[in-house]
Amino acid sequence: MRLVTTAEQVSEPISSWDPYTRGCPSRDLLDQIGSKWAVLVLGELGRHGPCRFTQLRRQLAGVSEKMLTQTLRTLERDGLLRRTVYPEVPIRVEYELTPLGQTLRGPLKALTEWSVQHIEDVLEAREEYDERAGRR
Amino acid sequence: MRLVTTAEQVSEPISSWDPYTRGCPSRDLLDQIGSKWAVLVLGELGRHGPCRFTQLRRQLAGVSEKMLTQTLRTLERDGLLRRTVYPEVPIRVEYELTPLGQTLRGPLKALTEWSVQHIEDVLEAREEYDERAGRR
DNA sequence: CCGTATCCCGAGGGATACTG
DNA sequence: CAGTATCCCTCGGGATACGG
Repeated sequence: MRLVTTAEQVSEPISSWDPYTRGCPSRDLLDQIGSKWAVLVLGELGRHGPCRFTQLRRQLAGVSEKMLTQTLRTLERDGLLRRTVYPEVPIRVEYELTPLGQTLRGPLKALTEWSVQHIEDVLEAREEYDERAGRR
Repeated sequence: MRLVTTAEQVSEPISSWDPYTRGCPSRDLLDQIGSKWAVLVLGELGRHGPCRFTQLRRQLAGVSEKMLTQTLRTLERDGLLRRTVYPEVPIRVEYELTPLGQTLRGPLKALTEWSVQHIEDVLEAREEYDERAGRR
């Protein structure tokens, strides 16, 4: 909890964490958790439970190793998932949601389902738009 | 509704709109509606109602004209918002959510609120992570 | 198996200037 | 007011190769 230090120390948290403010950390966070690979990684860990690297790589068809690693690191750093190394031979690494990460499941699930449920409406809208633009 | 045309026409919709599939349109859509400026534009139109260009530009502190225009065009093309021109002098243009866009309010509101409510946890997690990385 | 390290290209996106 | 048009540069992100 970030506090404002005043004489009396009866300060309030600076809760102007408004993403509509320029440079606010919550804006960047919003961007990060809404990014393509982060959404899919968190979604997969949410439904499936703990996953290994290669497993995730397969599930998120099309992701490069670089982007997967990068995404996992960022999410780990943000405290949304935990990385556990089992020093076996060959080595085994598992990723799983932290309690904080769990709280994101709902919102992300809603967003993902929306995109599946309404993709056809959107594709239709695009065709209409392009057609109208073509006539002009 | 997109249907598969078979002899009997008792076909099912192709609902393999799975964002976990490589190249699936729903994946790109998910990426688009989760992007920073799109979330904020839709959020603002959701709370505030119809807005003018300059109004949005002020609310989304820090957005460039280029990105705002680009975001608005994409969202319009996708059928999420409607653009109305009032040929007054000076000209007036208003943006507002379509019914389809309205259905996104809930999911996006949840996501935005999450990032505000948990930004402090995340900042804390980052400090911890960086500190630990520093010692190694 | 689970990554890291490079190289490299093209898109993302900011700043600025101009137009109906 | 509400954009469009350019310039320009950063960096996202893919491909590839190598290391623990």
